[in-house]
Amino acid sequence: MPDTSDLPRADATRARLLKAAVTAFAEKGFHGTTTRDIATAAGMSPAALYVHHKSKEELLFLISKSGHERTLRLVRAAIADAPDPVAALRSVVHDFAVHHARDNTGARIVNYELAALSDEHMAEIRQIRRAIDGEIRALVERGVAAGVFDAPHPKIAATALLSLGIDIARWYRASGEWTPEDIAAGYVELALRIVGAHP
Amino acid sequence: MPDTSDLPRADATRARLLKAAVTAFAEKGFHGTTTRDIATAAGMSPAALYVHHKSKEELLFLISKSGHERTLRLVRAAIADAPDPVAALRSVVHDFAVHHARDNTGARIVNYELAALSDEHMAEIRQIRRAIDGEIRALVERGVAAGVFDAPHPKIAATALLSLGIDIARWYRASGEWTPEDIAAGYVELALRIVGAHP
DNA sequence: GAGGTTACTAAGCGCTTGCTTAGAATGGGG
DNA sequence: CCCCATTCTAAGCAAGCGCTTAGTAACCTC
Repeated sequence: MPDTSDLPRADATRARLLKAAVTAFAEKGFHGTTTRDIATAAGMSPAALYVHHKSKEELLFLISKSGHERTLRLVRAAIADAPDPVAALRSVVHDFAVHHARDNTGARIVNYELAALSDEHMAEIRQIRRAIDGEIRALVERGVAAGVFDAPHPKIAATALLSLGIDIARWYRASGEWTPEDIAAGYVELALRIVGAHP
Repeated sequence: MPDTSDLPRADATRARLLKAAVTAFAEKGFHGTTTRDIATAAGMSPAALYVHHKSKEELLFLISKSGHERTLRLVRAAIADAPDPVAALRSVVHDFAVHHARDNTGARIVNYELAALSDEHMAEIRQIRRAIDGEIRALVERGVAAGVFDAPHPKIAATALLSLGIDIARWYRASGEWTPEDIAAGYVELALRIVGAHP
């Protein structure tokens, strides 16, 4: 009974199913998507889905978790690599915006399909979300404390920054007139204004 | 055969069903809600729903349409009653924010359940959305043209203003630390910064 | 209070759902 | 080339879905 549970073959199939699920969930929502939709899009019979995943909800959880973790990593990396709060804000808003535009399908599931998660999975995801919120809030407060930001309500400013980035996933379409970089560049300037960064 | 098709009794029942549908759709999404959920919440048998409404999708459309129309009216009224672009921005951002917080259940359906609409209904809704977007964009451009706003990318600024307001419906909870007025007041100041309003 | 319209329900139809079972291909190691 | 675990499918089950039908209760008008 050799443990060959993670051979490339199985991994590739799992990945195909996940990719199909991301597309379907983003387009029609979790409840609007059937397991047959996902399996068919991945080129398999409905039953094959259950060889690789426990349930439809687990598929959502895997997508949601890796998406949240990726966002948290992105936020932490952008902030850590910056020498000061202004540079940190620039890079985190830029990267956050680019990500929410370019991977808007994944980001839509991350932000709009939370209610379909089981209680336990929801609790796990909430922790990651709190960490993301905390990073942004701490950055704004650090800038205010250092005297390089001028924001009368730092918590509201931090909420607005997060909100602007997340909502890109709702309205952005690759067929539109802006590239992810266009939006990111514009939003970086707006973010500096929001926190009252000194010129 | 007297036309008593809009007696108060029927209207009240219709309204009860609509209210139950708003709550259910906002909480679990259109596809996550069953007609039995709605009918039970309204205190009726599932069949009674179909006495007053053609289908579950029509229920969504009625909610979405009246919600969109209400938002458009709100935006137009706020702008029309103001003497200049700065005052108009203040009042429209304020009212928009208060509405998306206070009626966050209705606003969630308006903004996050569009994909469940039929093609015809979707087309009708899209027109209203375009009108709302147009009002905000025109206001920003008017302010820039009048020299009272300083925004390098007016379209991006307008998108950000709308986005900030809409996303309130996603994150706002009445149990939180802020009242709708708190958020609105904070967002008005952020909006002035975003468009570069001269002090 | 009879007549006729409106408001509602009990029951269920046909279909789809998430998921399971039983068994057929598939493919690498000895 | 055979073994046998792994990967997949055909078929289908129980439950739930949106919605309909047939008939009862409630109500207003005269």
